[in-house]
Amino acid sequence: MPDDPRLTAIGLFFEAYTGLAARFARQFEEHGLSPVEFEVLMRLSRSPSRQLRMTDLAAQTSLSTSGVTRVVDRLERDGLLCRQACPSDRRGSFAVLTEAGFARLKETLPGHLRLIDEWFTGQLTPDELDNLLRALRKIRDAVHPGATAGSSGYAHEPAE
Amino acid sequence: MPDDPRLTAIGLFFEAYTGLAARFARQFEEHGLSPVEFEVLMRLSRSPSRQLRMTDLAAQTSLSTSGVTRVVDRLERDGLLCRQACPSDRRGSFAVLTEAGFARLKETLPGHLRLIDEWFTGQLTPDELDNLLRALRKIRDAVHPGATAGSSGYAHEPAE
DNA sequence: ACTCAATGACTGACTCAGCAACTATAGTCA
DNA sequence: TGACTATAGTTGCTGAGTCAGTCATTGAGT
Repeated sequence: MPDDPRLTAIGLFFEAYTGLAARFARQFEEHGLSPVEFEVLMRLSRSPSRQLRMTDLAAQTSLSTSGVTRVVDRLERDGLLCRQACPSDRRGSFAVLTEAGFARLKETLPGHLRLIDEWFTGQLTPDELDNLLRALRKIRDAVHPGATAGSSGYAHEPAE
Repeated sequence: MPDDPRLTAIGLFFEAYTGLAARFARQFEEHGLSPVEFEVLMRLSRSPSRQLRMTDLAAQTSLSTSGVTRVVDRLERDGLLCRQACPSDRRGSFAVLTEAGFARLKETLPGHLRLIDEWFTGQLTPDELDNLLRALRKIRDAVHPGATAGSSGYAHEPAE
């Protein structure tokens, strides 16, 4: 039982993930961002008016709402986004990407894309990549809680 | 640039990972284990004499050595493993899986395997799974620092 | 309008992980 | 043997995240 092929399989999956995540993290750090912070900026930048309700942000990232409160605190302190009251519901607030935040993102993205090429898509033939993505999509769709609240998050197909 | 297909691609990958990890975590919790703790027990159980040097454990998990010290502290407190001095090097110590630790693992594994089936391997045809694993292996091998110190960790091919 | 459950966000206390500093032992070279 | 460097592991401090609890606001039922 302890060396079931299924264990080898997720092991592979998890190690590939960990390796990629570590490399990405190092690059984010060069631009003063943590992985979550990058993801938050990313999600905001892809949302209408570059803003998102705290709750939606929480649903899209794998953070709790209180986790979101704190990341947004940090990013607001650094001027990369700002909070804005929701006019239609006085309980709610939006996190709104600032110009500085958008600039930071634009400055970070090229390197990020390069890394993706180098360590992910570039490791595979177009055909392999295609198959991989199809498989991943199946798994994601099965496993995915519904993290598309409020916008089509940065990892979702355009048509979703 | 902000909706480059490459971003969609890793997004897919990362979301699939996150979803799987979350489900696994919930099941581990039912058996009083955190994901790291499970991994530590797993690695130990697959190592000769069910023991591993602290350093090797650190290399195999994605923890720092101080991180390992603390997980081992917790697991030792719970009686799932114990430390044992290394006879040939008085600086070193082994983490040794106890019977209780092994039992806990055996109690946790079936449910874990079921989840893997349900959400990972079972989502794909044998052919798709095969392609997926081949692709993941490429990526893992490219990206992987060399985390096989001291043993062939639970995510590595038997022949490695 | 009044009550009451539900919701959005924030806070305090706690856990977990990392880094850097530290201790003890090993190993090397004279 | 003595000095110096490298290595194994632990510890203090800090940052990041969670959970449970709080407060204000909303919306539904009467």
